[in-house]
Amino acid sequence: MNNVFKALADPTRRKVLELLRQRPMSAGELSEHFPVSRPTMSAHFAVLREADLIESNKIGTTILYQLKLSVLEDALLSFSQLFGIGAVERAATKPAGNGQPRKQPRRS
Amino acid sequence: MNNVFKALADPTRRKVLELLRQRPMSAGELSEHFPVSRPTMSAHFAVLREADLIESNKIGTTILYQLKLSVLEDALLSFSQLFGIGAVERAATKPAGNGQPRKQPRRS
DNA sequence: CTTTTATTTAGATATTTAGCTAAATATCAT
DNA sequence: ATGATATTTAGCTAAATATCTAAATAAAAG
Repeated sequence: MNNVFKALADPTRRKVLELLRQRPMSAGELSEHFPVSRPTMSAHFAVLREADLIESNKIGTTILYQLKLSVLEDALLSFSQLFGIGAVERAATKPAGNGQPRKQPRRS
Repeated sequence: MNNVFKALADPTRRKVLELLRQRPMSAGELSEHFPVSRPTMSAHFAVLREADLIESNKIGTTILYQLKLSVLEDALLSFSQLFGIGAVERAATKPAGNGQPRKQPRRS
């Protein structure tokens, strides 16, 4: 949780997460959106990975990053609840199929 | 918004906000909850004030800090919405009367 | 007016962070 | 094997942050 908030403290990293919300992207593609060097972006990815907010998939020579929405959600939810701010509703199974399913198979 | 996330990045500051959620507290009272010096706490308060997450009310020699819940809420809400995480429901007018209303400090 | 209490400001230091360039690694194509 | 491409690791600097002690400010109490 602390790592999540640390990760969210930087605007570049928040923007990366936003970009990844739309679809998985390679490190290079993500980097194109920012005016900083690739190594710098790589460091940002490492922080996000450390916070477990993204996961990576090596495909040949490129690395595809993917948002772990449920982790972001859980952090936001539990923090909000501390304040009674309440009900960040549970991920409503994202439409485009880029959700973050890997969790408990939801006991109905 | 950036300032809010910067402020939330530190566990001491998050805890301060949690404490203030219950009731307004003086700088000194808040400080007692942490193993750091008063000046250090004062600096944390400054960051929180900078982010507009708390407001201060000087009463004689002590300074009462108060949580600005709506600001925290707004930040969390708008960020959540970027991800379609959804509905941090609007502050349901806190029960105990420690909401955010008091804009007028006793102008005597 | 002097002292006490509450808090902040100043000044110093140590740690962390964001950024860079250059080099290493890994994969793919020739 | 060589070269090209994608990304990370290493090593560095500059700036930001967290912390401390000592001093300053402000109000209250004597």
